[in-house]
Amino acid sequence: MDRCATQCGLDVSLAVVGGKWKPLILYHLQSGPTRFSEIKRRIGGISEKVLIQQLRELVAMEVLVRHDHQQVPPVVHYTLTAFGETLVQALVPLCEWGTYNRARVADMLQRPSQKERDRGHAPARVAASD
Amino acid sequence: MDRCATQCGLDVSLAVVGGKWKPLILYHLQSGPTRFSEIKRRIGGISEKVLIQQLRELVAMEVLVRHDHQQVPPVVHYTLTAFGETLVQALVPLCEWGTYNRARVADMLQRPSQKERDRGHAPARVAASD
DNA sequence: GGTAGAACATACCAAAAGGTAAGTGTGAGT
DNA sequence: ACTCACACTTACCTTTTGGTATGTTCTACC
Repeated sequence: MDRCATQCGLDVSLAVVGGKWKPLILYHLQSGPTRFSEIKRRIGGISEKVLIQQLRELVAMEVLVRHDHQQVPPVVHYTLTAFGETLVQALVPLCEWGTYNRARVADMLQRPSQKERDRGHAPARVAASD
Repeated sequence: MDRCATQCGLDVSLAVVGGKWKPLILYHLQSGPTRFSEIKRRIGGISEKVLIQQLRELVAMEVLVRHDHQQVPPVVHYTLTAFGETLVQALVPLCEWGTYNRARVADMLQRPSQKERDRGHAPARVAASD
């Protein structure tokens, strides 16, 4: 955050949405108020601890609101705030960029040896992904 | 990356630009080819090790190109690729969002106790829908 | 000759982030 | 009575990330 004074503002956005699952959470909350267990089910693969953690951070940032119906089998809804929706809007182009370039990026992540090559010399032989 | 199958694409973008200093690096490279030491000077506060690391990752992602003039006091330039520029374009709205909301987010990060408080009683106030 | 500066590499370390596993309290279903 | 589901909490561990410190190879400068 304060590491770069008055620069590009991306540090601010990443401070809000930079968690591992936060983009996904925002994505799934676009459809309206959603229960905790429903979010968990939709995302899949996230542990309860981490989900709660990220939700709380988003709530603390006023990106989401937590609505606790005071019921005895607990019922809690999470909803995007107006502020949160401005964030979601700002995320749309990046989201589209990611969707459009998913294959390309995934492909690049598959060959970590490539980045070792452009050093002026060639190592023995790179895994040729046969 | 592959943790969420075919979703919002933000995971892809964050995989590319998610490092601590990467947004700053991209920001400073918009002005054209820049030397390693110049990037370091402009960013300030980043260690050489981490800067090199992030630069190499961006190069591996083909967001940047590394141009090594084979000179004996080393001279190396880093430049945005066309691909990298599409990424920068996609980042613009998020960047503006961050700039616009810098004060607000910074303010919220200052009170971590707030998020510990809304457990069992009414939250102080919700997003004021500006 | 000693120093500085260029663009790194390397070893080691600390902090943060994420994950696993277990437990909590209650009420509804079997 | 037992189990399950809900929305969490807590303790503990691993992985990832970033940071520090130092070394390297060469040239220019004093």
